[in-house]
Amino acid sequence: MNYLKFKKSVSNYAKDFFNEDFFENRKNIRIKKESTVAKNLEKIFDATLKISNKKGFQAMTMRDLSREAGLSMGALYSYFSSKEDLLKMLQSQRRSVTKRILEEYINHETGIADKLRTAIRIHLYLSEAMQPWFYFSYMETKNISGPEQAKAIESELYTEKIFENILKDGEKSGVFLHRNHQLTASVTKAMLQDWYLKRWKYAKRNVSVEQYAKYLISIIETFCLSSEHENGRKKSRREL
Amino acid sequence: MNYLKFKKSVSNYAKDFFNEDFFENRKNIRIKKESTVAKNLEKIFDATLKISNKKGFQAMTMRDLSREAGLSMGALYSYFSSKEDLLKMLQSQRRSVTKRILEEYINHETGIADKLRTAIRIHLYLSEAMQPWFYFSYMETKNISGPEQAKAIESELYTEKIFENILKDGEKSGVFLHRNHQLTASVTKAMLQDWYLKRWKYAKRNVSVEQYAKYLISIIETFCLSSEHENGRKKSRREL
DNA sequence: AAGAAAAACGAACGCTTGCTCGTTTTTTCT
DNA sequence: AGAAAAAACGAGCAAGCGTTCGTTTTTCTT
Repeated sequence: MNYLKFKKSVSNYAKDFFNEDFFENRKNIRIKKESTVAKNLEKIFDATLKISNKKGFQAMTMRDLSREAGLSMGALYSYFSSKEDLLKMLQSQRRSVTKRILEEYINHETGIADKLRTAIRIHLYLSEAMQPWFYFSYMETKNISGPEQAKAIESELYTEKIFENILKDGEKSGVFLHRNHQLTASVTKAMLQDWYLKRWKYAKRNVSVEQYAKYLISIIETFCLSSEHENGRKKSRREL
Repeated sequence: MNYLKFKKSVSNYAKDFFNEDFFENRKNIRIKKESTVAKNLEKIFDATLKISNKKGFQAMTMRDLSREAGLSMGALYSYFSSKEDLLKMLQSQRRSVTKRILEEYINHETGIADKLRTAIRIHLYLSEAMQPWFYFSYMETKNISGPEQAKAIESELYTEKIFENILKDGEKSGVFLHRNHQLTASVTKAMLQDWYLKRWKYAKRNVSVEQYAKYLISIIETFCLSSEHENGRKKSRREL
C-alpha cells in the first residue's frame, strides 16, 4: 500500500455525505434536493477550511465565506442555521469518514507488527489526503463550546487507544518489548500530528509521506520491537 | 538538574521585563513609573494567556481582558496602543526570556551526549514553567499578521536547528549513528511540543515532567546512540 | 495639607459582525 | 410554455467589537 493507491481507494468514501451522523443535522437544511446539498456543502466546507486555516474560524466572517464559496449570505443560511452549526456539521462529517477508513484498514491486517505499521501509515495517509481538515480540527476545536470540545478529546484518545492496544497485544505475544505503551502511543500520535500541523516545513524540504512513514515506523520499531523479530531491521537502521 | 531546581533558578529571569527587545515598545506605554508598568503588564499578560487559552485570542474581547486583569478599558490602553500591539509585546518579552535560558543551559554542557539530554530536558522544563505561553504561542501566532508569523516560524526552526547541530556533531565524533538528523530533530520537537499542547492529558495520567523527559531521551537515544556508547542503556530499555 | 502630576476610569462612537426576510431568479413539472 | 416550487439574493437590523477622551481618583512633591 502506497499513498497513491490509498488516495484513489479513498475518494469514494469522501463522497458519502449522507451517513447516520449527518442526518441528525439534515433538519437544519432548508434545501430539498440531496444533490444540491452535496454540491454546495462541499463548496462551503472547502471554503471554510481554506479561510479558517489562514485566519482562524473565529476571524472568518460570513461575508468572507459567502465570497469564497460563491453563495450569497441568504443562500448560506439555507444549509446551516448558525456559524456554530456549520462547524458541528463539518466536524461530524469528516470525523465519521476518518474513523471508518482507519478502522477498515487496520482490521484488515492480521499480524501484530503489520497492524502497527499499517496504523501509522494509514493515519499518515489520511491526514495527508485531508490535511486542511486535520489541521483545522486540531487548531480550532479546542476553542469551541463544551460538547464539541468533548468530542474532539474523545476522538484524540480513541486513536491513541488503537496504538496502545496494538502495542499491548504485541507485548503479550512477544513481538514487542515491555514499555510504557500508553506513553509510546502518545508520542507516536504527536509525531503523526506533526506531519499535518507543519505541512509547510516538510513540503519545503521535499520530505514525502512515504519517507516520513518509513521514518516513523523505524523510530518506533527500534524502540519497541524485540530483537528476535528485528531481523532485517538492524540493517535498515544504518540505511536511514 | 531536576525540575524544582530549574524552576527556582529561572524565576529570576522571568522578572526582567525590560530587556532590549522590550524597549522598542516602551514608547507605546503612557505610564511613567517602571514598577507600575511591570506590575500591571504582568497582570495583563497573565489575563491574556488565561482567556486566550480558553477561547482564543481573537475571541477575547477587551472587556474580557479588562475584567480579568482588574483594569478599566482606559487603563489598559495606557499599556499598549492596540490589541495587536499587546500580542507583539507579549510575544517579544516571553520569546527573549525563553531563548536566553535555553542557550545558557546548553552551552554549559561540554559532552555531546550530555548536550542532547540537556537540550531535551531544559526545553521540556521551560515549557512546563511557562506552559500557558508556550501553548498560546503555538495556537495563536499562526493566525497573526505577516511579520509576527515570520518570527514564530523563525523561532520554531531555530530550536530545531539546535537539535540538528548536536546530532550532526555527535555523528562526527562517533557518539551518534548516521541518521537523517533533520528529521530526527523535527520529530523530537514534535514530542516536546506534545507535552505543553496536551498538558491536560499528562496531568490526568500523573505523568511527571521528569518521567516524560527520561522517556523522550530514551526513545531518541535508542534510535541515535551508537552501540559503543550504549553501555548502561541496553539495560534501561527493559526497565521502562 | 495643598497643589500638581500620574494613573485609572467608563460612557460614548463608529464600524463590523452574525443573521433575517421580503424579493428576484432558477428549476421543475405538467 | 407557463405556473408553481425551490433556491439564491443582498440590503438592513440589533448586538457587540476595538478604541477614544473628558473626567475623577490616587499618588507624589513640597
